Amino acid sequence: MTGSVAPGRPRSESARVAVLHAVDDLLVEVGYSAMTMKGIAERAGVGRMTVYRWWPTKAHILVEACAEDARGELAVTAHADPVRTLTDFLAGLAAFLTASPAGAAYRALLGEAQHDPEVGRLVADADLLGAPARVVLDHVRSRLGAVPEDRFAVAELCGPLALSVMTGAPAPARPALRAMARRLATAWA
Amino acid sequence: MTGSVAPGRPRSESARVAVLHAVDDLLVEVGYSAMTMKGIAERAGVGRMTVYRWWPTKAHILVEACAEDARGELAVTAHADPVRTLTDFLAGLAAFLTASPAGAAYRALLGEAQHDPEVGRLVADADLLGAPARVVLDHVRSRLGAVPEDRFAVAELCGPLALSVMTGAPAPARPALRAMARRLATAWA
Amino acid sequence: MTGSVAPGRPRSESARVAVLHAVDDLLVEVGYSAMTMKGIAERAGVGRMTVYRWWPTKAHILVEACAEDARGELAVTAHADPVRTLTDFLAGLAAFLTASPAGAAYRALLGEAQHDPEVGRLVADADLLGAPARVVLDHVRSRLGAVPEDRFAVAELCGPLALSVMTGAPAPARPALRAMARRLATAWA
Amino acid sequence: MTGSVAPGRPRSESARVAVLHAVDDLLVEVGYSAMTMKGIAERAGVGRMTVYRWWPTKAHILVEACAEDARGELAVTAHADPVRTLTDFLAGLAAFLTASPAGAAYRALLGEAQHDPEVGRLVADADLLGAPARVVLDHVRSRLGAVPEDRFAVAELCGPLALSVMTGAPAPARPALRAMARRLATAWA
DNA sequence: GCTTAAGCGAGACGGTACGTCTGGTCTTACT
DNA sequence: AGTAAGACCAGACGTACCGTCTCGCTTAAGC
Repeated sequence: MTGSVAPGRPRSESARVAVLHAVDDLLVEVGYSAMTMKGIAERAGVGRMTVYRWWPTKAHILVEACAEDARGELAVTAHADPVRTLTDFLAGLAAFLTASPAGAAYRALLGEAQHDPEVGRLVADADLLGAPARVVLDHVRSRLGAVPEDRFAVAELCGPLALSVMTGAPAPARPALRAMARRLATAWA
Repeated sequence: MTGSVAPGRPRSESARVAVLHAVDDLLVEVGYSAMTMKGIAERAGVGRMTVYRWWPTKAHILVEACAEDARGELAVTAHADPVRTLTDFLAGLAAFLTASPAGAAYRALLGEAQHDPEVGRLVADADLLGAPARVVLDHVRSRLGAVPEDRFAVAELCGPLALSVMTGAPAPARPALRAMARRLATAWA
Repeated sequence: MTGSVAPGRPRSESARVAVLHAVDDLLVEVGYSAMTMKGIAERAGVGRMTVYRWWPTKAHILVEACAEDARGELAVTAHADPVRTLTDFLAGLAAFLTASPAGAAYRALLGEAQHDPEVGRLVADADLLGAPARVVLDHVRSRLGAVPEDRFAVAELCGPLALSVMTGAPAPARPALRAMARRLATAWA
Repeated sequence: MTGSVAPGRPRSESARVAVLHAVDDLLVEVGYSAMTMKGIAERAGVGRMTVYRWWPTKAHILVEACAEDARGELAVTAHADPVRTLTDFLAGLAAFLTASPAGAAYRALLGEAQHDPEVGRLVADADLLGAPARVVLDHVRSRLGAVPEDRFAVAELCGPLALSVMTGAPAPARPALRAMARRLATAWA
């Protein structure tokens, strides 16, 4: 019988969600580098200690705030034709990276990961792109014979779009994405 | 022929190179986020105003400091076999991204570009990966019939490795890179 | 007769004395300004609310903790010779102000009284020096003809030593105290 | 030849006096304990680092701010009659301690000295009461034969009023001060 | 023996000052 | 006019304590 209950006042759920929403809002309003722990606390109407008590850096808050959204936006319905499945995923990924608040958070996090190894581990553990990508890969693997192992397949599936967007290119149009998916299917046939 | 010479004391070349060296050193020693304008000036033995006079942010210094090295490290000698050419390029790229100081600078800049649109433009203009990649693409295009247009081809060539390294994965070994090159050659055949 | 008894759990005597002891200890260990309500509660093994419920500030706790000791340490046995009585009192006062924990508490309170008028009232009401001094004055008044009224006599008796100690001087030796007592007796003869 | 000049921008005199005035104002407006380094900087229209660069604590600022005023207010013109000289000094001291901003600063500092030994040393070194008192003592010593050595004489001269005021009593009226001066003259005759 | 009500410990809460740091700007004298 | 030095104002950093609150538990008096 575990039964033991933490003593003292329990954590405030309302403070938690206020912080997560504040981070969401501030990221799009002022950008990642202008988003400060102080600003988050004030925007959320929360004490600064309350923020520091539960999250060590703004990156940690951002991961928690966007993880759920990210997984939802990258989910895809499978089709018999692997090219269509891949195209759908690429279209979702392009929209995510270029137009979604959660995608902006992801890019900010991936950027911060290049500056701070601890954020790097955080992002690697969250595996925000890899998890949805693996769902797609599991499906196309039954139709294509030479899909490489996950770590390469995820990179080949998501890397071109990710690098493209991160270097400032606009999201490719659907026909270009379909051509990209076809090349992948050819390579993995 | 302007002939006119700026009046007053000319810009100090020694201060310029001292700053560029200081940035190189500090990036590997303390990392991008711990590298401050103040620290750069002190390390270079230079006044802070001198740094601000010539570069608006540390990102600008970093671009100037690493651009040349970056291009050099990604040059590749062409072979008759496109797979070998691609493999060599991928190996160079993997080494650049994971082991080279210039590569660390590139990752830091690409990261900062996600936080600051002006740095984004700077990185896009410098086109550090794209330029060497296009040299390779121009060569393999004579042996492969379906290499897509540059903006997609560069992304498909560099994106998988870039995303992989940026999410914390180690550099793939040579056989895996050769397999990756073969898949590209298949897709672009 | 009210006879009515408060319902509910009665105040915990053990918590009360634990707090008073904690304050005594902390004053000598860390000093007045480093002594916090939080620290007092933790040292006493008591909840912070329990402290705030019964005392509004640390000054109030300190008064309660030291008042009794203070009065005891300043009591003096009367002699036929008023100079000897005054000398004994001054010696006790000097020891109290420089060497006694209760004296340290008194000085801290008198100091705090200069910052916070409410503490000033508290200290004035407790009258920690005045009460023992008046006992001495009542005695010497029967041997000396011109002891001024209490409020001046207490100040002239205690003030020199108090100011001296509060400005950092060490306690005078017994002969100097005897000389001081003689001068008082002369002035008040 | 000393001739050497400190390099860099010289200290701003305007910032210095702004801080000193801010401290003067804040002490009377909000009191010592509510006077914060942050508040001083804001009131002075000065950066917080500028305050910390030149003064480690608010006590240090206060000493610098009130030292000059204090000496001026406690100066006294000597008379042939030592009782009159002493009475004048006591009247000045009473006004200083109860009505002057500089006197309020002195009381606050003496209070803080009881909490913080470093402030104690600061106040002891400044010797704000002792210096003016010694001027008076030097004068009356030529008319009175038994003025004790300085450290006791200063305490006997200033201590009664100081303790009286610090324990909350109002300033005595002139006749009471004259009586006090007469007692001192008798004791020191 | 059950109810009632207040005290108790723990610890999270919003708030704010602390002292430090960096950012960018400025003001010197020197080169 | 460019430079090294360093002071300037501004404001975020992460920590500490403030005084309050919200829990579940304890302790007695009174029904």
